[in-house]
Amino acid sequence: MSSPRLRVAPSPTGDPHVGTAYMSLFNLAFARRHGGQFVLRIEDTDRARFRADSEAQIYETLHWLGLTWDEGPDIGGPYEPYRQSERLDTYQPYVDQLLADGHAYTCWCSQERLAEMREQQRREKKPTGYDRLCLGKTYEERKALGGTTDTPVVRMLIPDDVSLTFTDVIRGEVSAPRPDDQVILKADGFPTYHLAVVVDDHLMRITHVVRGEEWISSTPKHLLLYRWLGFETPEFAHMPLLRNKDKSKISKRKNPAARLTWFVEQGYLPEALLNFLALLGYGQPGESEVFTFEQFSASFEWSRVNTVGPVFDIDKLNWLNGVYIRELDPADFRARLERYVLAAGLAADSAVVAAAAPLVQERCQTLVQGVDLIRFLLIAEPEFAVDEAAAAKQLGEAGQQVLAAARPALEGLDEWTHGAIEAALSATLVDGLGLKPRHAYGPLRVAVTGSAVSPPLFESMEILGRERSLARLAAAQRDG
RNA sequence: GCCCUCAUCGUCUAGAGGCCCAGGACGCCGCCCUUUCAAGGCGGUAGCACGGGUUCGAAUCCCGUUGGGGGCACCA
Repeated sequence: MSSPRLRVAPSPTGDPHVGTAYMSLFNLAFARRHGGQFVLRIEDTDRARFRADSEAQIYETLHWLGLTWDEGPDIGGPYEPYRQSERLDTYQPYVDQLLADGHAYTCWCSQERLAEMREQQRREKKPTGYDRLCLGKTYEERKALGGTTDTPVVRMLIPDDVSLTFTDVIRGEVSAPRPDDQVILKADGFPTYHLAVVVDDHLMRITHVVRGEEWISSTPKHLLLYRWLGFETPEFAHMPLLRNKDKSKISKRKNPAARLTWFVEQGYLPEALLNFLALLGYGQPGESEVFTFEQFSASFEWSRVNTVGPVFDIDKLNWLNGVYIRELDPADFRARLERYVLAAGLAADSAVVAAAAPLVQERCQTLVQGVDLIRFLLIAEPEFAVDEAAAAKQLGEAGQQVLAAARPALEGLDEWTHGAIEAALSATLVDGLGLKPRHAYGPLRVAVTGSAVSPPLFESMEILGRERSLARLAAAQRDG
């Protein structure tokens, strides 16, 4: 295979979708494996749903993931422009050609009439589709019949003998439903997706069209367009769709993970997300479920891509992310954690974060969880509060005795180090009062960290400092 | 409703006719380790949707049923 060219073509209609990353990953894996190019094209032909800030977010999240493209609107390339709204002039001649060749026709039907028509077809339990009222008529002839608009569209004239089968590199031979007389040029002069992809993919020399399986049913239309326009048809790869827990197509409405920015916000590592997406759509390339993009790309085969749409299982992603977090170089982890501390609006005390980072690196699955674990160290003293449930359990009668014994032992310490703290506490509580470690340290943990779950107690107290630790112990004693 | 597509533990999967009374991973449960929680170690729970074929032999092939998903826009 000589230098394949692949593309991902997101629409700037809001928060970038996880599907964009998913498609990009597979595109890129194949492109890299065979020394080809990966193109980013912006499909902004829908003016109604267009969102101005979306394109920048697409760049941002894709860059965050390290899914870099070789050509695109932001970096240019030999087939500019890469934004469809800037290519309106290039589509028009093809529409004219289709019209002239009798493969397309003008349609003046109003939206209202079309909606009524569809409703009636549904009511009569018939297949829905355009009834070709406008076919072969002049504007005047058609207008006399009513239900028209002055701004017409252009439709494909689907022949009776359309080919409904094609070869998919993932699924093999697949057949699709018979298409409707699809609109290819909208009333506002913008092409629909169907015309735009075919023209652009051809002009941009795309060799492999990778997209979600929701497009299978549209492929016969595209095949027709390729043939009518005299274009060579590319290979098709229809990826299984990511699903919500209820198995429906993953959606921003039902699933926070459908938004790419959510992963950034939560503190997932891009490497982990990529690994996970590959696992969902492809399985493991080798012995391990944990692998790099390079390992994935090195042996990538379309035929090995799954055909079943996987449920996006956050639990497994969390586990995987934890694996990646633990594998991080400690300095790297510290730096990433600090960025999330900052993002959480907490005091960015680098010394504290640096001291605490090693304590939480193997205890968190996301960076946001990491921040939560060390929040008690970073929070301003007046805002510190003890979790009520934990207090009820640990700061009762028994807890008060522990606090009463612990405070004097700690107050007399010469040096405030975790070793010294442990020695003192162990001597007075475990040896002195004969308490079991869990009963001795539980109340202290709750008093000092505010929670029953925390990083190691003695280290936490060392980082917190003598003054604040003792103050919190005292406060817990009063409250109890 | 019509068309298309898919079908192994709760989830992601291995399995391309005998190696499978089905293997791994996540989750969950238990034990160990342990100052809590993690991490780590050990063990456990749970599945070939159903019915017919084909075959000496089927999770694997064929047909049907059922179930899931997608599409049926001047959205992509």
